[in-house]
Amino acid sequence: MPTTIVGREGFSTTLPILEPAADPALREDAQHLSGALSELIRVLQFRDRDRACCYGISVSQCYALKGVVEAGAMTVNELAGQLYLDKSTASRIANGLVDKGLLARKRDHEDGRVVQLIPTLEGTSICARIEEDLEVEYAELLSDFDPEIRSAITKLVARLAHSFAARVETAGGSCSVAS
Amino acid sequence: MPTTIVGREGFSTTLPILEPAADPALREDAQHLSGALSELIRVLQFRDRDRACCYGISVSQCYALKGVVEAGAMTVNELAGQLYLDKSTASRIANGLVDKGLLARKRDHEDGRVVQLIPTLEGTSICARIEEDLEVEYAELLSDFDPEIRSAITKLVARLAHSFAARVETAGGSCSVAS
DNA sequence: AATAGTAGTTGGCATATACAACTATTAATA
DNA sequence: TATTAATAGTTGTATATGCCAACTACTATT
Repeated sequence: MPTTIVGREGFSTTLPILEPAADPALREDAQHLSGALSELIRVLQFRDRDRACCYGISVSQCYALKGVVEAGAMTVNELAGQLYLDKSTASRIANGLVDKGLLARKRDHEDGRVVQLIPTLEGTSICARIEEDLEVEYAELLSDFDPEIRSAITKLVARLAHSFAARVETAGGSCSVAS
Repeated sequence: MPTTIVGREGFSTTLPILEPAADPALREDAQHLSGALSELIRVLQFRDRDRACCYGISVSQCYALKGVVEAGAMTVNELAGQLYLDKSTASRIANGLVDKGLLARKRDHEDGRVVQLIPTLEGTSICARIEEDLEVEYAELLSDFDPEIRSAITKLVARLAHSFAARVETAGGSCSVAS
């Protein structure tokens, strides 16, 4: 199978691409960050696969539940947006949570097309328990670091996530390949 | 479906679990880190889903290819270990890469059971191109940050990944639920 | 009133992943 | 040495994830 290119329209020609040579220090940082992040992703995915099952829900369901619980209520489209998923996927993830009694679907009175996802009591409670578990684990992990470093970590990770989110939302397809 | 518990044996009772109350600042850091990391994971997964296809390979295949290329050669088990996946999954991911001509399988002479995965020239070349793309993107992203922050980010992410990896390897099941 | 747009669901498909069972090979042991 | 146990990898099976496209049911526009 030839390496087919399916990226969306408008990328390398429209984006200001940095020359690879640029600043050597920057280049090195970028290299290291790339490696570190891919390692981080893999290990966290693994951890989450293993963990979420403790409460009988999947990783995606866990994220969705958390989103809805924190928002109080959410449409399917909003959920899809928050999870960076197609609305069909969001709808099915919601299905799973509704089946388990953790979310309820409620038609909107204003707009008959809209479905509001509402957390049930059990959904809220399970979400809180999961959060607590996570918190305990993160606290344990963070306690290895000096206090200043600790708070720097969280701020930087947040900032990083934010930067990626902004980048993903604007960039459309990030594919810079032409063959 | 009742929330079934399927965690492995030996968790909350054998692990030194921090009391949730502990240090308030630590607790808050943990909370923030939890939120920031889950956002980071989601957005990166999204980005990767969209990107890897540029070279006709999937996200997992990309990680696997990178691992093998960097190591020069790797057994299926080693690959599974590095990716935190079951060996069957690793084997199938390798299948995909072999089908695409990016990896080759070679039986080990020392031990007839072992299969060495070897990158082909094309595999190596594609991997390098992907790495370069990533690097450019990361450089672009990092250029938003001050130089000191920049290098701090990469070091912290690396350290974080390392901590998680250590934790995942020792902790077995991280499930701290009893009902 | 007819047309266009939007929210959500469902169908179809491909990939991802785990676990269990299997094959082939090597190591241990009786 | 012959048998048993262990190991590396593959394959079977089942489920989850996720996209796109087609569909339904509403709402907005003209």
